[in-house]
Amino acid sequence: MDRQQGISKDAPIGKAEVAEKTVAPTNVTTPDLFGFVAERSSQVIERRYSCVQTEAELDRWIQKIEAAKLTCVDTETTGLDAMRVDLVGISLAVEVGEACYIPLAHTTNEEQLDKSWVLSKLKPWLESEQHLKLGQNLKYDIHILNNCGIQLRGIAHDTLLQSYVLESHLSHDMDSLATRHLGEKTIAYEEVCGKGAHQITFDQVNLETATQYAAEDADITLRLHHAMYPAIEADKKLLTIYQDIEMPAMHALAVMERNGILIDSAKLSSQGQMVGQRLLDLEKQIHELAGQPFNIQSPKQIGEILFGKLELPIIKKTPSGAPSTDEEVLQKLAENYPLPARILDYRGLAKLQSTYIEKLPRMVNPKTGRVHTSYSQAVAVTGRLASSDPNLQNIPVRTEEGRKIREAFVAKPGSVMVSADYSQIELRIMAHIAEDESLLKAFAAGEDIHKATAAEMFHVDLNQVSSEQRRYAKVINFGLIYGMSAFGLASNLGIERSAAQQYIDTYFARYPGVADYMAQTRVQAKERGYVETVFGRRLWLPEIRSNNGMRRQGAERAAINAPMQGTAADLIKLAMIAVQRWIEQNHLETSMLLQVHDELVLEVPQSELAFVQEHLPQLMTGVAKLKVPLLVEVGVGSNWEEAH
DNA sequence: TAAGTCACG
DNA sequence: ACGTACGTGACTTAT
Repeated sequence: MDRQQGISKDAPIGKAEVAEKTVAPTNVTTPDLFGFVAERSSQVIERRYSCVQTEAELDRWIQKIEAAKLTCVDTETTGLDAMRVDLVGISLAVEVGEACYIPLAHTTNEEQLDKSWVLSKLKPWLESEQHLKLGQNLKYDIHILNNCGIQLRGIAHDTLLQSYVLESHLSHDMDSLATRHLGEKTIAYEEVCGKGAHQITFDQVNLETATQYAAEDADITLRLHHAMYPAIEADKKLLTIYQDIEMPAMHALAVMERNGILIDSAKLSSQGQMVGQRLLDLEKQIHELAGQPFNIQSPKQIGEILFGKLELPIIKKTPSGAPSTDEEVLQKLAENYPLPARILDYRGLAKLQSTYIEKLPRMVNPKTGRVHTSYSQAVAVTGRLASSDPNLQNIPVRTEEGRKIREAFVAKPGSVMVSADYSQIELRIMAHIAEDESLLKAFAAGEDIHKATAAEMFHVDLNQVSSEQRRYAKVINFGLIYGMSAFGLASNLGIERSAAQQYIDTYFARYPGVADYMAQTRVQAKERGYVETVFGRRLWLPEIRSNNGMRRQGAERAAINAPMQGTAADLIKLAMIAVQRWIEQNHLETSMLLQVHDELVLEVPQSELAFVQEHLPQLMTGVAKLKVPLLVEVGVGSNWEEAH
């Protein structure tokens, strides 16, 4: 179970010889990206997979893992939700080709050792710092073992994170890794458990099949480590990213996921009542304005009403050629017609209702009474995290209505919420990387950066900058981070493309360091095929030399953006590691709950508030010394909205 | 399962 | 001539 962070996909069905497991010699000539494993074993690797069903056999394996330098550990479970599922079995591998599976909770009426007895036998080793462990996505196994009262320690390596550090743009599930690095095809989860409505859980799989699948996981993971780790070890920068950032961040993330966050469901419920009523009212109005009932949630039907029946002008089209009805279009149409504005209102509320107001209370874990998100550490190509099930990195904040949802994220009794966010982190990183004199100066002086940009661009004194000028500068600053084009800037400011180009030219004239950096990044990306963050995280751009102009330009924009977004991701990961260590070293009751790219949210007992407020900003700013000062702003409140 | 839309940084 | 700001996840409809 969980050979990746998600569900196994693309499983070829119908391979019968699951139990038969001596695999034919595989492609040995495929050159490996790193050159380190080019010399793939050309002989068949014999597989000795055993099912541990007796005390003697368990003792034999305990001796093996006690003596091993590095052991691969993998847990099998009843599902994917790490905070809820039950442990079904454990597989171990210490040498390539040799692995075992210890069934613990199969329901197939086959002989297996007592689960709690086995766990008590394994617990000292699992909790030992000295005995080093390896796995594929160990954050998952940490949770599973934690559910059994075991704290997994001695975590040395994770092949998911190795692959992510080496090639963040590729897939990191075990099947893909085995194909890519070993030229091996692994047993797909669907082959073992089926798929769709017929899918069974792993505890229902017979022990022979389960052993071949589970032991293979451990074995393949060990071999993947041998294939990938040398490439990391040989590169000082990548080793830093892996060893000092990704591996320790895994622990902080596991703790945060387990901490969860308290939701005021009653508050959301009463909000849901109000919003529900308003949706009904809006629906009625919209149908009256349209002259007929239709499904307001269907862009297709909206299009038929607006552009067919009512003959409103088509503002833009979607990638597939249909007339777009997105927010920008409806906003434009709303200037002249009443219906689009009502549809916008409806859409906004419907989004809040279904995605947040109704969903969040359903995500409360009955055991903990809290909501536990899942952080994917190897999804975003730039090094950022991704949050899902539920996504707590996109809780509304930009509208009044939306912020009410934030109010439902509350601290437990006796505690407060503390939010700490890096101010203008990506622009500061741009200043650092580009070493642009006036940008560095503005940050050093602690100026309002958008205002400072406006003053430079419009040739006015800092205190003479109008709000309009500042707004323009802000959009331009965002554009810089995104690898702005004149087209993008124009559409964002609602101005002519030529005017946008003028602004861009003016900006680069005022900030030549930034101009150089942008040009240099494009050249370097093209030459090397990748760009790097300040800490040396490598971001590959496979389309940077594409013959397709669109794709190439897309890659160029990504090349501009990635070092800034990625360095920010590195920084906050370092901050999370530092904060979690500090919490543990000081035996605090304070817990870190959320990370939202440039923000950390903590739940802090009143008694610890002063201490946290004193140290948190330094912990976060102290993780790196850049050419610009880092600034962290801290807020406190009874809920997330107040703290933010 | 894809497309469209929209929530966040 | 064409279509573009960077990075995510989730919900809904429609196929």
